[in-house]
Amino acid sequence: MPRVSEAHLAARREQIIDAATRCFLRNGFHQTSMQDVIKEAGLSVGAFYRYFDSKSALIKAIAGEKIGIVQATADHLLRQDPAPPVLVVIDDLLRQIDINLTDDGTVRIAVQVWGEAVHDPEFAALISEIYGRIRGNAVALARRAQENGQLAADVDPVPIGAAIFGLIQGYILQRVLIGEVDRESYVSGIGTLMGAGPEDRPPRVTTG
Amino acid sequence: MPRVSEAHLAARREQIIDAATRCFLRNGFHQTSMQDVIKEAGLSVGAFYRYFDSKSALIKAIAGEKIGIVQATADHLLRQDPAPPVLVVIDDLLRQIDINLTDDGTVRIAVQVWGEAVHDPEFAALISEIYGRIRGNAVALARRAQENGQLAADVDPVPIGAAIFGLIQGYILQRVLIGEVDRESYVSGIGTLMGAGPEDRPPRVTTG
DNA sequence: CTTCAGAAAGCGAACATTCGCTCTATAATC
DNA sequence: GATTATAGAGCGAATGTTCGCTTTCTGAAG
Repeated sequence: MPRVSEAHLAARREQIIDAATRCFLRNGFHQTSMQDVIKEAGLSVGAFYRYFDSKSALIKAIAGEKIGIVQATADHLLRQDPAPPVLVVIDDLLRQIDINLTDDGTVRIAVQVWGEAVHDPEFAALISEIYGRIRGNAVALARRAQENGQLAADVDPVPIGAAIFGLIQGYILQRVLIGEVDRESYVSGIGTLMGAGPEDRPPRVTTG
Repeated sequence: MPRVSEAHLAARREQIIDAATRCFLRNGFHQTSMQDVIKEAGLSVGAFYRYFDSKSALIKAIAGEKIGIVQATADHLLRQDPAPPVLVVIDDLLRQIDINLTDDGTVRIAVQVWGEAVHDPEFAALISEIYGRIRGNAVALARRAQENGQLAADVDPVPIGAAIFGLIQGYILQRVLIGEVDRESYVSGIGTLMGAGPEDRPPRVTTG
């Protein structure tokens, strides 16, 4: 076939990524064979290798895409201006996580990438950079919460941001690994820890 | 050799598990070949298959062992009687995590198991059961904290336990994936979130 | 105390299978 | 007819596992 439109090329790439994502969610990165991916995409071997150099390149592309989605969502919510109360921002974040958990497999792919990052330096670098940035935004949120009197102002905001970020990651893991948690109660648990009475739960947010 | 002592058998098994753990930390479960493991253990192929039925059985044995260590440690600290303040218990837990991160690879293997659990039902069942139990103990801790007035008594302790457990998992992930966190500051961040002033940091604990 | 038959641990070449990937013929478009 | 994306048979390397042989030690017989 002769020249094909740019849009067509992008669509094909997306088609492969979608198919591979399904395969990876089903069997993991390394227990998925190229034949699995290619069959799921409804393509031929040769067609695949026109769009990706190797299996490794495919995995990295998917990891980058999914982690990038996570970052974009997190950044958007953490940098809202003016900053809502911390508990509300956390609630927003968990709501997005719930969506990404059920709709596409973004979050579940991310957990698999964490496992890869333990031993693969390239994944480790990707995660370290992007999650470091997200945590930085959580720190910025903490700082603003200090400025407007939500939190004690005389302490370093960095550890507060780390704790907030940790709570988010903990929610993801419990949803993915154990289940039996829901956003609303998790947020209420954080609220209790933060000393908020049960009556001042975060208000429902207009997003989504 | 004829009958070999029970101790010898157990030692050989442990020798294989130790070697495999090193390999898995270096290259992950599925990118480690049996030849890698066998060479690292200084054994022959045949000798290995005398102790484990398959590669899959080896991985599951290691996963079970490491997750079991995590459970034993967590249970011990979460069920201390009388229960120290929540922040102190968290501090104890993070201290153990730090030890397991640097000494052996228990925690790093656990993160890899999380990634497997996303798509492998057997891993998922293992994690779900054990982590569910740990979280249950965190809930019990929260309940006792309510009883002695540390936390609001008029709310469900389950979400509080989930949040505490989430903070722990978040610490693990940040240590393994991003770095740039240390136990002391993370705990201080939690303390700030919990409304504790900076002067009442948790006292050093006698354990360990 | 010596001998030796038997049992079990250890060994590693060989096996079938599966892997990621290449390569050339095909066919569709301009 | 020129161009080029697609197809898919097929390649070589690597994989997990098996299987028959060797080595090592036990324990009973003499």
